[in-house]
This record gives sequence, C-alpha cells and structure tokens, in this order.
Amino acid sequence: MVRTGRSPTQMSTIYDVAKRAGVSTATVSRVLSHPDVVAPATRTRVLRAVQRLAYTPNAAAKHLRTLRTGKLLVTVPDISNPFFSLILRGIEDTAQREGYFVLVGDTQDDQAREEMYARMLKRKEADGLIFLGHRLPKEAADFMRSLAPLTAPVVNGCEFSLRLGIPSVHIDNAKAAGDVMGHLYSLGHRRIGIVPGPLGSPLSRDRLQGARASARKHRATRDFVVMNGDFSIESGAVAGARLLSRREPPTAIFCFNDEMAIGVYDTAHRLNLRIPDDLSVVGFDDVRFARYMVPPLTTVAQPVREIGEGTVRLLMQILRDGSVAPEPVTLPHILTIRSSTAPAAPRK
Amino acid sequence: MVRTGRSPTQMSTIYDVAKRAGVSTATVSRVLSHPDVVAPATRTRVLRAVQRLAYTPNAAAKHLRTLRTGKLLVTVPDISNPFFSLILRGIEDTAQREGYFVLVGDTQDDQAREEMYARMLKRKEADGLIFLGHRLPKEAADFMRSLAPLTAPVVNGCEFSLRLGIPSVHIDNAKAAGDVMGHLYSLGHRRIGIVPGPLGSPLSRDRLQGARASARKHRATRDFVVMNGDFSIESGAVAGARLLSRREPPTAIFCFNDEMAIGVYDTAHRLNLRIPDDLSVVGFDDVRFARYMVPPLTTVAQPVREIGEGTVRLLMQILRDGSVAPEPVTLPHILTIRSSTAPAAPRK
DNA sequence: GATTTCAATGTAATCGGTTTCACATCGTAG
DNA sequence: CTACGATGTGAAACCGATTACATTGAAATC
Repeated sequence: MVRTGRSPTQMSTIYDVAKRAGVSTATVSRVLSHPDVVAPATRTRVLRAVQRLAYTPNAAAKHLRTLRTGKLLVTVPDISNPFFSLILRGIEDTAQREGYFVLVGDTQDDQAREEMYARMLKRKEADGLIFLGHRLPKEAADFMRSLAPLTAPVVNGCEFSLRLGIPSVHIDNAKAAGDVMGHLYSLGHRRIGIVPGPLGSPLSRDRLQGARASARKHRATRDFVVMNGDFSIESGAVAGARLLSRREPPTAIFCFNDEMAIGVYDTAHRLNLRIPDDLSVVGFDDVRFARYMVPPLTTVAQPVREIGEGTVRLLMQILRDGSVAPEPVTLPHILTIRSSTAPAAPRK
Repeated sequence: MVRTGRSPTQMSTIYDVAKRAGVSTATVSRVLSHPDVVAPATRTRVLRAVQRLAYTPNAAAKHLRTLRTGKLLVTVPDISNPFFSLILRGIEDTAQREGYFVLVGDTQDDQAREEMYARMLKRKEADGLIFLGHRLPKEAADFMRSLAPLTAPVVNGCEFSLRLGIPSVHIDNAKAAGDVMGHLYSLGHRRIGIVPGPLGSPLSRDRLQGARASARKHRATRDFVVMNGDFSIESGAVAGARLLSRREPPTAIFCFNDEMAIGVYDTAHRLNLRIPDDLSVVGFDDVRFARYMVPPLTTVAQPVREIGEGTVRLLMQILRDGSVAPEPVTLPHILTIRSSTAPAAPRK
C-alpha cells in the first residue's frame, strides 16, 4: 500500500483535520475558536479528529490572519541584575495570566541592540513593548508616530517620569532619595557622599535632584558630594574609595543601587572602617540579598513585582482601547532601615 | 482629492512598495533577500520606495511561508536566580549573533507552565527549545517523537547528564562535588554536612553521588550528613540550623548553591559561630556576589556564559543538519577557594 | 542571420489558518 | 400552507510574504 498522505514527520494541518472529520476547515476553525456556534455532534467529531492527529494550529498562519501575536516584548538593560530580573518575573507572571507570552531582550545597555528589538514591533513580531531602560528607541518612536492619533502599545518601567507621552510605572524617585537623606540627616550626618548610576537616565537624575533638594533643606549643600558609578559592584568600590580619601571624608554614603553599596562595604573593609560605626551606608532596590549583608543594608525597597504587573496592565489597557492614553503610575516605595546606618560619629 | 490608499495608520505592505517602485512583489522580495540577482537600477528604485514608505516586512507572513521563525525558546525555573540569569545572558548573546531572538519563559519550576511553553514548539512559534530545568516537558517529548528519525531542536542546559537522547551542556557535577569534599577532607574535616537542592533533579543527584563517593574514599561515610534544601536562602538557613543543632555538629557544610550558603552564614551568625574558625562553608555557582561575602565564600565556579553559549551552538548544529545527534558537552568547573574554608578546629 | 544562453523580471501558487457571506434545513407563527 | 427567522455549515476571499516557473529581450555563438 502506498502512503499518499504526508510523511509522518510532517505536522498535520487544519485541512487534514477537516478531511478526517468530514467537515470544512471553517468548521474546524470554529470548533477551536468559537465552540458554541457549532452543533455538539459535529464538535465532538472534529475534536476526535484533532486528538487523533495531534493537531496544533500553526501560530504564524493565525498571526497573519488576525494581526495579533499574543506576545509582549520586554527589553532589559541587564538581565543578570537581580532588580530587573524580579521585575521581569512580575511581568512574565501577569502577561501569562492575560494570555500573552513574553519575549525578553537583553540590550546590555547598548543602543544598537535596543533598536534591533524595537524593530520587532514594526515587523509585528510582538503586540507591545515594555522597555526597562531609559532610552526610547528611535524605531519605537517611529512606530508610535505611525500610529498617529492612537496610543501605541509602548510602555516604560522604572525610568520615564517625563511627560514624553510614554505611559510608565515607577516609584517617586526624588521623594525616595529625599527620604534617605532625611534619615541620614536625622542621624546627625552632614557630610554625605552620593553615588548615582550612569547620568543621563531620568532615574538617576530624579534621585539626585531629590537628594539635593533635601540637602538644601538641611542647609548642607556644601557637604553634599557626588561621585559617579555605573551600578556595578566595582564602580561602587571605586567611588567609595574616592569619597573616603577626601580631606574631609563623608560619614555616610548613599548609593543608587544595592550592588554599588556592596562595593562600598568592600572598600570600607579594606580601609578598616566599621559599618555603621565609622561609616553609614545606604543602598537602593532592596535586592534579596541586602538583608543578609553584614551588617544588613539600609535601603529603599521598590515594589518590583507590582512594577512589572503595572506595566503589563497599562499595556493591556492600550491594546484594548488604543485611543486612551493611560496615566503614568507611581507606586509607593519603602525606606527599609536596617543596621548599616547609625548616628554619625562625633566630629573629631 | 480623495485618498484611496490605506489610511496613514496602516503599515505598508510589499504590494504598496511594488506599486510605488513600479515592479512586482517578487522583485521587491528579491531586493530585500537576494539583492545580487536584481539589476542595480531596479534595486535602488525599490529601496527608495522602501525608504519612503518606511516598509518593514510582516514577520508572520514570512514565517508562514518559510516555516522558520528566527526565535529560540528558553525556559528557566527561576529568572530571578542570578545563576540562571547569567546563563540566559550567554544564550541571548550567542543567539543574537546567530541571528535568532530569544523568548524567555519563567516556569517557576511549575510543570504546567513548562508544558505551556513547550507547546510553542508545536505551534511553530519558535525554532528550538533550550530548557534549563530538569524535566523534559511531555509536549517536547511528543514533538521529538513526531520528528522521528531526525534530531529535534531541543537542548538542555545544566541538568541532563542522562543519556535520554537530549543533547545538553553542563559541568561534571559529580566530579565538582568530589573536588569540594576533597578540599574539606584535606583540611582535616570529617563531619561534613551536605545541603542539596530539591531531589529529583539529576544535578542534585550527581553532586550528591560525587560527594558520597568522596566520603567513601576517605572512609567517612558515617560522618556524612545530608539535610535537604530547595536552593533558597531561607532553606539554607533552616538546613544549617538543623545540622548545627545535632549532638555532633559538622565542622563544615557544603551547600549545592551559593544562596543556601548565605542562609548558612546567617544561621552561623545567630549561633555565634565564626566562619571559618568554627565552621567551614562551601557554596556552588560562584554568583557575582560570593566574593563579597564576609568572609568571601569558597565555591565552585561554573562557566555560565559558556554553558549558555554551548546550548545555542548545539541547537544551531541541530537546526542546520537535523540528522546528526550532537554529543553532550561537559565543560570545566573551577573550585574557587576563598576564606570560608579553613582547617577543622581541633576536636573538643 | 538564426539559434542558443543568460540575466532580469513577472505571474501565480503557496504557506495554514480566520472570517464573511451565502445557502440549506428546520421549526414555528400567521 | 406559506413565510420567516434561527441555526449550522461550506465556499471562497483574505492576511503578506516567498519562490518555482514562465517570459522577455539582449548578448553571445556559430
């Protein structure tokens, strides 16, 4: 007997199912998408055929016809940063619940890669974009413009406080930084070192501005010293060393993320400074690990899971009714005081 | 003048470009995919039209026709685990270089989710699957079977030492665990506590078996105590507490990942035990943070980046010539001795 | 000058679904 | 008994690309 059918390694299509069930492809499609409009008898017949052939609809064909992919694209500056990976988890979780898959792109903070990924929107490889970096990719901007009066499915997480028309979810960075400074001033610190992340990101700018405002309020702007970092442990160590080698070293250092605070711990160690007796240190993000540092790190807890969830919700809203521009969402942070901050040592 | 064309919010298609350039869609397609077979004059004319219309080919249409998506699916048990996120980075990086995008699925170690993602293979939403967990999803197994004589594009990272026919990339876990034990025995330790990850994963089993073999070799099986963990910091703290509250507590504890070692540090702290004087601790993975612990953690460094890279290479090989079953790859690990291990305290 | 060859392009089928519209059947109201 | 609406199904258009095959015209060959 000659097999005229497709070879066994071929996936079966909707036509195979239709033939086997003795119906048209339209009916098969209906059974799978709108089962209620099909007569029960037909339905079971088709379902049996689907079973027998282990039929799974081809996604590309569906996408082509429906112009919908069921995927969300998320770009992250650095997957291996625990802060981002937690947000990612919140995104992934919520997206899944909404029936979407998540495509992750690690951009390594590289503009070219950001553009690469953003182009996927135009190609319709994803229904929406969540970007966690601070740059709005040019390709994404083009895309938004091409959608003209409608709101484009592009959302930012963490970074965009600006009113660029990009909906976003974030904490009030300025206020959070202000809270940290307030805490330090209330402990009697005056000379405070600040270690921001890379400049140019609204996030760093907002925090810096909030910290500076607090310094002004406490009439301590002259004792407010900034030493840049790039969010890596090593850069924190270097910035810490620079700060502590000044003629009048700060009694407290505020890092804009926890990793850099780890670097400062390391430097303090090397210089035989005790934390918090000789030096208070504050981080930002409250990564899983912060509470297990020695001493446990005072830091600002961000609602990571909720940030992730929020970005997806915004996106869903846009995808549902594209004409409404959703409001940016500001979530609450928590200043988490542990044991790395203490009253300033009396001035020598 | 009445605009008869598509509304401005509509993306332009290959037909629009063809019309504008005065050629057929075939030519447009050729200009974009095989530019060399088109006459230069025509080529520039088409390219100009592409420019003007900001044309980007629709991915779904391309996929449907070519039966290739240019995407790799990667499932991870836990994105927020720094170990996995580093592997992911290696994967993402290599895939990108090979012209593939990476779809990440966080399965949260949940079987149902693993199946969900694996189903994407059948739907042809991805060209291949890399799974970093220890379960081969049933859906993936089906898929492999349906491809019958050909090797299916399914690859494992870290876990599959077995000969299930799944190509994989990993270190020699048994040997690595043996190295750790050898190190501890050479420092004079006898009573050693082991904190594996969840049982059932080949990874944990291999390490356990390697550790046990070493114990046998050193005639110390009676002083070999196992206390299970689940790879979380908290479970490490609990397991550590259990071990240290025994009548004859171990003088060294070997955790199967660094996070659990952090938990043991925490417990030691609470019990006023000094590391390494009173207790030696060893971790596994060498996450970024390990060297900054106090004291710096002795651990096993895995070539994370290379593992990620390796899985992608295997996949590429399979996608290129599906008939060849690639060999599993074993990469070298490095026992990284820091300051959390020291000679055993003299027996009291 | 006729024939062959080849480069450049067009025609149309195809990938595998979804969806519109038309049609058939049947029960029921008038 | 006719008319009508409701229900279930099929035929075929369609989504937007790629590509096998056909066609054309000009250069090369004898």
